[in-house]
Amino acid sequence: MRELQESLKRAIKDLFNVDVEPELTRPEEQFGDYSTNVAMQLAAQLGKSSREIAQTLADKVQYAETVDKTQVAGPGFINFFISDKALLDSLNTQPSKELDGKEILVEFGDPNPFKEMHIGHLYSYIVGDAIAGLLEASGATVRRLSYHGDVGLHVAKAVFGLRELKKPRQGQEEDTAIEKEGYLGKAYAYGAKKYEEDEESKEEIDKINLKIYEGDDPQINNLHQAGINLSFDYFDKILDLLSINNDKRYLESQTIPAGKELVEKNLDSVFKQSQGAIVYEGEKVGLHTRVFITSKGLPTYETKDLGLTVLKDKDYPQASRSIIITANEQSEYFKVMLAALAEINADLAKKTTHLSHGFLSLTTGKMSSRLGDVYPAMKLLLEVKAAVHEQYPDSQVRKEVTFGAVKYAFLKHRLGSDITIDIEESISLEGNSGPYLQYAFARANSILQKVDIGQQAGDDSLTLQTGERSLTRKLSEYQEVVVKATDELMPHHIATYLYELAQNFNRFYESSRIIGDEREVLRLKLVESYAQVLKNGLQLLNIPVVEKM
RNA sequence: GCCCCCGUAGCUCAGUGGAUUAGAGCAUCUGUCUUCGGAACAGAGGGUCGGCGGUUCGAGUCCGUCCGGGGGUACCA
Repeated sequence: MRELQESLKRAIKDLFNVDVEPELTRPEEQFGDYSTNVAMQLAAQLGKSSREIAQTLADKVQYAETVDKTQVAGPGFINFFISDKALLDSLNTQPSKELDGKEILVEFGDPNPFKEMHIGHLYSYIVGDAIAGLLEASGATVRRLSYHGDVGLHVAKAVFGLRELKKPRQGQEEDTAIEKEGYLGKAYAYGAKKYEEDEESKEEIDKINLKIYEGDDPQINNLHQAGINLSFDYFDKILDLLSINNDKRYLESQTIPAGKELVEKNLDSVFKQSQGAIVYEGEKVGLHTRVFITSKGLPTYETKDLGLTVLKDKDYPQASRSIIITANEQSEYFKVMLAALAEINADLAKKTTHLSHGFLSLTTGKMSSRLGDVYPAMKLLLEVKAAVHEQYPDSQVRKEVTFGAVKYAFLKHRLGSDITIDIEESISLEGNSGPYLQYAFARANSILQKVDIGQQAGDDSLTLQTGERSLTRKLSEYQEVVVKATDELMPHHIATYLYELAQNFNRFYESSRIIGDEREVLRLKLVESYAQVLKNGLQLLNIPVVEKM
């Protein structure tokens, strides 16, 4: 593809004395393997008809080695038909590691301790991990980070509850993380109830809130830490099920000193006093004003997040990029925070990218976080698990199918807008689903297991038949798709591609005998190549791959 | 009120300037059914791409406007 692009570029220079980067796209199969619209772009500039330009160019490039034929179509497209040999050769090219040597921070998940992890966090974790995987596939060293709110009224309520109810006993090894979390939930519910109903308790909780802030009461500190530990044990359990790594956790309370210092240092330059509070006037850059330090002198989330960027920078000074993934309700907020940061430390702000995902809802059941009525992450996982077990009681790989189904159901959607998941559909295990892809791999793998792929030389002069060529063509797109998904930080491109690839293979498989056929050598190579690409793609999304189902 | 995002088939979504017929999956209907794994494949029906106007050789895609939905909008995160 690079060669084609280069020879096209040279031809344009030679013929018309114009410097352009011709864009090559993948047209529909009937129109060839690559296509360019460069003639239409040049038409106005050169004062010639686009078809005429296209024809001149097509004639010139026709003699490039890898091109079988060219064709001018429609208003002036040039279509390139690549030779079978060149197409097959392109399957062996190594992926380009364009991020080799770079260190990139990716923050995602961010569930709050003392609260239930809900499906929104699950979505964030899965999407963030896939983005991290994309960057790793391009050679980057990725640090998976998360940030957790360990201060605030909700925490004080839970700590109060922990104190009033019985403390969790040490050494209860048989407790599962789920039960511990249930305990924490009870403590929170107890504290929240008391806060509403009992004036004395309310005062006490407010006091605890302040103590957590100041961190100078040993008993409160212990309870606070115990609660955090319980939560993180539970989060770890879920992450472990999902095979998601978490390199480092930051706590909101840790970010306060750095954040406050930054705001105070830049008071009167970046930040302004207003009505007793310290604010950043976002209007000057087309945004809105936000409070960084309240009139009571307490730092808001804005200040803490500012502090977090400082902490990350200190921990990972070599990082060339920092990506933060949250729900999109925080989009506007992040713009303001980053605008303020840009005035303080332009380099740091420039490195930081905020990405957001939409709300996740389920067609069955309701999830309204406004009412505090959240759908727990674990509940969803257990439901999918139960359904898989029911449908495939004898399967040896139910766990892989469960997590493959959940992850793929989330990842196939474009990042950004709200999505609705139908649990029934994602576990129905057919159609555009994770298990379909897992099955598609297992099937190919099964064929490969049956034969010994030796060093049999293929017949180079063989012309590819329709199904073979279609599959080969699709396989050759893989690297481009990875680059696109990485550039855009959009893992769904991989999901969409893998599904189309699997469909393409299944079509080929249905109509083409592989083992025992006179074209066995060639076809086995295609199957092998297909299995490899599918496996790479699934692994990149961190979707489990199984040899047998 | 102002700012941001979204509106594509009954449902869930791809497609974000290019190709006479806008693509998938689910659901509905019909085939393949002595199979290298049928968790599959082939086919049918189903769309004024929210409305209107504009830019362009070309608009689901860009611009304007209206309608509808979601989010944000100073001391929550």
